[in-house]
Amino acid sequence: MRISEVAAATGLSVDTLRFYEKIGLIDPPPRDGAGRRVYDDAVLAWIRFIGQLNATGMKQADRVQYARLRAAGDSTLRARREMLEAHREVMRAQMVTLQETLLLLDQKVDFYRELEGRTKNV
Amino acid sequence: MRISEVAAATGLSVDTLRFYEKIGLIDPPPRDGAGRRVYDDAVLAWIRFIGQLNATGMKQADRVQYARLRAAGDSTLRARREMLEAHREVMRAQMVTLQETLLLLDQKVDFYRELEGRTKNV
DNA sequence: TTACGAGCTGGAGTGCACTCCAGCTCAAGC
DNA sequence: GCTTGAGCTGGAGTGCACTCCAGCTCGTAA
Repeated sequence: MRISEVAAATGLSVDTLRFYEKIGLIDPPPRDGAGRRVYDDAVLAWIRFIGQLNATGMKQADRVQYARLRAAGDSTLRARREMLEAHREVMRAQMVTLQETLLLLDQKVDFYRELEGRTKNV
Repeated sequence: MRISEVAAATGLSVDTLRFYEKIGLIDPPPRDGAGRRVYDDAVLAWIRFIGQLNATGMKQADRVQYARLRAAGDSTLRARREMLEAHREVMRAQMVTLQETLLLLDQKVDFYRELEGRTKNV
């Protein structure tokens, strides 16, 4: 796949893909005769995964760290697992905050509806 | 309360409190004889609330918008309710992403444990 | 064969959300 | 009465995560 195809398939921009490569989040792909990047399909799954880490609040630096471990091979399995476990705990905490805030917003929305009803009748 | 006390009570820095005032997220409090800000206790609940909006991913600009509506009084009840309802939907989507990613991380962690066990036995 | 578009590089620019700084005033304790 | 420290202002600086740009090279279609 060419870079524009990867961009289309992932929703990232071409610039972002090159940027991710520069910071070490994506492995530098091989090039064709004209020096253009040629991506393997497997990159799509990887981009999707780092997208999920991103969407759940993992920082760039940590994603880069994870990518580096991944690139380093089997000796980093334990370290990778520990990173994922740590992130899992962060996510659980986020979930709690979300749930609390959802509840609070439900209350506030109800309260606003009340007041709206009342002011309409004045 | 003085600004340092509000900072201590909320976990925000003094600079951040003044910054929030500058951008309209916190109402400018009255000043004492020496020109120092004097806060009402009620600000603590408000700061806590905007902190929750922040923690659940609401953008600064939207929080400022909400603060402006709030300052404008009862005629904005409907608009405020609608903002909270919109944010509630964003949060529900976040929750789904979190849950999906949690599941995925559980699988990955298990998988890594498997591999670790295996490589240990080689 | 020439025009076009995709891709390349290094580096500058952007937007967000703070964070820090210089240089000032003031109040209170010693 | 002098020092210390908290607070004040306007403005500059920071870190993150992109995003854009100039100026170049290629490969393909007309």
